[in-house]
Amino acid sequence: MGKRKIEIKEIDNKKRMNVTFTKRRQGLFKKAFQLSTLCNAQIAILVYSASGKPYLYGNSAFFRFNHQALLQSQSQFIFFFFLPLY
Amino acid sequence: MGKRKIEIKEIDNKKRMNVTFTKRRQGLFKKAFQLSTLCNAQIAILVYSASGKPYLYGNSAFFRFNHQALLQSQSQFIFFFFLPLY
DNA sequence: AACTATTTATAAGA
DNA sequence: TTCTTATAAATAGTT
Repeated sequence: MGKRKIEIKEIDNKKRMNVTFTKRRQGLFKKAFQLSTLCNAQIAILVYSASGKPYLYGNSAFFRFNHQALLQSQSQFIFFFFLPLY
Repeated sequence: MGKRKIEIKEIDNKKRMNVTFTKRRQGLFKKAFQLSTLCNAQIAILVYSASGKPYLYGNSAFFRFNHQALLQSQSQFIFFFFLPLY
C-alpha cells in the first residue's frame, strides 16, 4: 500500500517498524471508527506494541472512561470489559 | 474507498449496511493481522454488530482459545481478558 | 512531519 | 451471495 509492495512479516529495522506501527495503528483505529459509524457497531480494540505499550480504541463511553486507567496499569494482566448496548 | 465516495454516517439501508459490515469487518481484521505480524504487536478486537452478534479477533493463543466461549455467551456483560506476552 | 507513487480496500454493479 | 472493476483510501519510501 505504498511506493513498494511489502511482505507481511516482522520488520527487522527497528526505526522502520516504529514508523509503520504508528501509521498502521492510526489506520486501524480509523477503520474501526468508520465501521462503527457506518454500521452502528460496538468496537473495542486493544493493541500492545512490541515494547509492551498499550493502545486502546473504543467507541463507547465505557472504553473512553477506562482509557487512562488502562494506560497507567502496571499489572501483567489487563482486564478488558465490554458492555454491549443491546 | 469504492466506486463512489461515501459519507461516514450510519447507513440507512439495512441490506447495504450488512454488506458493508461484512466487508469492512473482514478488512479490519486483515489490517490487525498485518499490524501484529509486521510490528510484533499483540492485538485483540471485539466487534458487536448492530443486531448484537459478537465477532472476535486475537493474534494470541489465549484469544483463539476463548473465541467459542465468547460466541456462545448469552450474558449481557462480556469479560474480555488480555494477557500481554512480555 | 509532509509528500507522492503505488498498493490495497471497497462501493456499486453484474 | 460471490465475483468484478472503477475509484477512494491507506501507506512505503522519500524529502
